[in-house]
Amino acid sequence: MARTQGSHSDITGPRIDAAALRLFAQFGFAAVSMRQIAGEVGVQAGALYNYTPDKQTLLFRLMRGHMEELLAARAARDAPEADPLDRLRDFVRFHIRFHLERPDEVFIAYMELRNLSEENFAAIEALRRRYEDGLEAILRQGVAAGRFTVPDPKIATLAVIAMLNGVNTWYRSGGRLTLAEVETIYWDMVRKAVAA
Amino acid sequence: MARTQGSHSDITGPRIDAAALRLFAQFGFAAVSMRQIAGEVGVQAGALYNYTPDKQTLLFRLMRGHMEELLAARAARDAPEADPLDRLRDFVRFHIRFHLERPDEVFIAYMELRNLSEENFAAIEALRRRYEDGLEAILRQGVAAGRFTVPDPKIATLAVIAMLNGVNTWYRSGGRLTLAEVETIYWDMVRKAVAA
DNA sequence: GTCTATAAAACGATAGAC
DNA sequence: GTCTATCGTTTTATAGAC
Repeated sequence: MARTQGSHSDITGPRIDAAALRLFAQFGFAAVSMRQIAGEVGVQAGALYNYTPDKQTLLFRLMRGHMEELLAARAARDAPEADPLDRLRDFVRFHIRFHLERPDEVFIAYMELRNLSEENFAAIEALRRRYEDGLEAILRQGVAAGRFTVPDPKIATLAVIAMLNGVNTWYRSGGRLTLAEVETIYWDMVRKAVAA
Repeated sequence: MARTQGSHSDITGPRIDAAALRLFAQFGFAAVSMRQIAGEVGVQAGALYNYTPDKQTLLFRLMRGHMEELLAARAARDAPEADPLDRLRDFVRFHIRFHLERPDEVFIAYMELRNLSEENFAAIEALRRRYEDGLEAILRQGVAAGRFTVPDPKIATLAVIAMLNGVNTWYRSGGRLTLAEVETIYWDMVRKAVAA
């Protein structure tokens, strides 16, 4: 499997990201060596340092890429002028689907925060807070319109997201429930939990 | 800080557990060395092997101890003949309080599962499932009595526990909300989410 | 851009003295 | 039960050839 010498910048970079993502999710950041990543890509360990200054920055770039993709996808869907109930339903469906499609990214983004440097941690947390603020705005809009009853919108935001994140821990494609059924069940619980 | 030679079996054991718990929670199992744990206890690394055959078994014993304590505490409180609404409220309050009192244990029990051997993993998962079954039984009792409307009790169980677990990620003693307020807010959401 | 080779340090676990 | 000492490996990261 040893690769011959030569330049492969355009394809090696994405392959490193993909290998690191999978291995970090499976074994954990600290338990994965640069040699393991290189082996999966088919290069020697030293070659990885043409693409990242160090191991931790590689992790950070993966997490930041995931969070930015999440924010962009959400922004492209949300309709701030729509009915709060419709917005909330769309959020629930979007969140479940987006996260189920990216189990490795989600796992890493929640489990490996402690392996980031202080400033990289702050950057990821800021992106996460921006995403949470999107849901909180929906809840506040619903409360202001008398459609929702939520004693504390900030806590309700965190509660809803935690509940939806839980889907990733048990859902398996081809299992007892279809994705559409899962979306319906969770939407039903969220809708009732915040109902006026 | 070097300790003199001598026998300290009765106190060293618990101190190893406490140090390992704290360090695993803070840095992750794979990122913590046996030397680090020993240093925190005040012994040499080799002495740890009087208390555990290897590092992974140390992790397993911590996780198993936590899960068994959880099950025992829950069993001591639950009243299977009580009203399902009362049982559910007690579950919510118990779960939040028990987990907030043990942030390190909870963090490890959820984050370090992949560092267990196959059989140790199965043992922990069995204990966790027993705990989940307790909540599921309450939901089924409420559904049977016409007090709850839950399309899928198994999923609702996982959703409620995921939501409650989320408290550990943000709650800080002395913060904006008291523990009692948190319990009330979450109970309100859970109650509504499963309401008939 | 990738290779080989290596530096410098840390790892889990064990042996044997006390 | 704890110590010192160490074995055999593995680690991240770098240097220099190609």
